[in-house]
Amino acid sequence: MVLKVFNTLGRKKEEFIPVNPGEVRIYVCGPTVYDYIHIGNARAFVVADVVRRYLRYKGFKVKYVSNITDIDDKIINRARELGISTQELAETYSNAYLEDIAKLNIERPDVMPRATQHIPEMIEAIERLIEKGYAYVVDGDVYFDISKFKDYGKLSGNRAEALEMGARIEVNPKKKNPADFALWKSRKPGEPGWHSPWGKGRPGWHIECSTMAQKYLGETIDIHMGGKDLIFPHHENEIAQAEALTGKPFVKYWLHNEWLTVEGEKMSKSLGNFVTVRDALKICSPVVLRFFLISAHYRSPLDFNRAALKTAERNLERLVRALERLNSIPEREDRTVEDEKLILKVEAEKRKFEEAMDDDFNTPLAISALFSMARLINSYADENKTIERTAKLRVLKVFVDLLGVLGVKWAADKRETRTDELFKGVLELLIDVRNELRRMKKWEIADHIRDELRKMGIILEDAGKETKWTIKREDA
RNA sequence: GCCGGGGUGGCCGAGCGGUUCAGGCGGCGGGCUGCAGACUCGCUGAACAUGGGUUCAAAUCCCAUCCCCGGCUCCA
Repeated sequence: MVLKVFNTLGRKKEEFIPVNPGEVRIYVCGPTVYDYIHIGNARAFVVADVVRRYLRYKGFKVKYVSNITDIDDKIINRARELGISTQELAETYSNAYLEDIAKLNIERPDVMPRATQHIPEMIEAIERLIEKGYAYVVDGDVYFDISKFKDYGKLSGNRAEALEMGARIEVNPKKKNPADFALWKSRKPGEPGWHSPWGKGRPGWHIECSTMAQKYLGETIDIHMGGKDLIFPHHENEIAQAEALTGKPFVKYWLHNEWLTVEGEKMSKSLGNFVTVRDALKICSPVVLRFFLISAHYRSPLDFNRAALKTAERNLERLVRALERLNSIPEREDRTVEDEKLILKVEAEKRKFEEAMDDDFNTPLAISALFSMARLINSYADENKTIERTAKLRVLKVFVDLLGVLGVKWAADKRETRTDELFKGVLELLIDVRNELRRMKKWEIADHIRDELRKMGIILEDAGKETKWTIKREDA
């Protein structure tokens, strides 16, 4: 089965064929570290993480690079507000970013280049662009001349002529064309700056990504990802810079995710509805947030709200329960027809999962295959008291591997339970007493105990003579 | 003005020319349970924004209309 991806460049699904067979090089635009990342950022990073995991699952060797933008206007302004250095600010929020993605089980990029550590490379790239006639210097600033790059607009569909008409572009008299963009910005008083052939200054935002992407991944990379808002101007400009420099295609496949809305509205500063990952994790667990973020296709809009989180939680719970149930079925030596049937059906669902993912990473459809698997497992468990050992391991492995593609860790994400021995001892004693009452058919008292414990967040579930207990989290 | 994405059952959300119209949530009923939960089976809901058209066949293609949302400016 071939993998198809929707390429923004061309706006259609294409078969995915990496530049080098068996190997995929991915670049993802990382955060500008001037604040905590929000759930929209998280969506982009989770989507990219799923792409990375699935490609690896398919057997590709994946190299994944994602930058950290640690110098730009927003950082400078924020640092000034807080009265700290830009380095200090960037350091603080870089660490916060790393903590946040770790919680969401987003794997660390293989390389996480920082802009400020690649100034020489960027200066060199800018010099070459000037030499080649694609850029010009004005009063210590360097601009890219889009009129020299004839493919300008091929990604976004914007035409240079149309952009000139765009009334909202601030007219900068230094620019030859209003849509020309800065490669190097001269230092203003009070701003940090680096020495360059054009005087002290700092790099423009776009040159950072294309330079670092090419440094670590080569002249033509396989996949470049980001939110759709980056299509223009950021990615358009990256293409211009990179291709002007090398004369070769910069990126083979551009993948862009849709927006996340909050209660039906776009997150924005003016509405004051920015939800950081940290805010979100106050009302749901990380794995639920992650699962929610992939519950719609990455190119569809998705709305963040309590009901949606609640649904995500229940759905995930269903899958994990099935997995745990399978894991707890006692094993036996001989294999039965039922075991064979289970394996065959599970394998069929596995194929459905793969087909869904092969079709431009259709996670909601893939997840539906997981639900079918859960149903198969539950039905099996309803009708069989034991399972043959290797059959169990095989089904378990399929299930765990597929959840792993989605980045849902099973073992590590088990419900938090108190490990406090005293607490456990007392609770288990209480459960024993309650079961004794049940044996004596003292239902009122037994139910009262269950109800009261529930109010405290302790859930009792009777399954025959056994009683399982779990602690329900306060959230949701 | 220039580019672009959408409108699918109570809700979420796949499908994008053709078997019973995914899957989940919710609701109803049965099974299992002392009850509850979990699980399971069945049902649910005349779903495809509207009006035309193309086709043997359209939620899926075309045209028009209405309505949402976004990019063109820092933004995932």
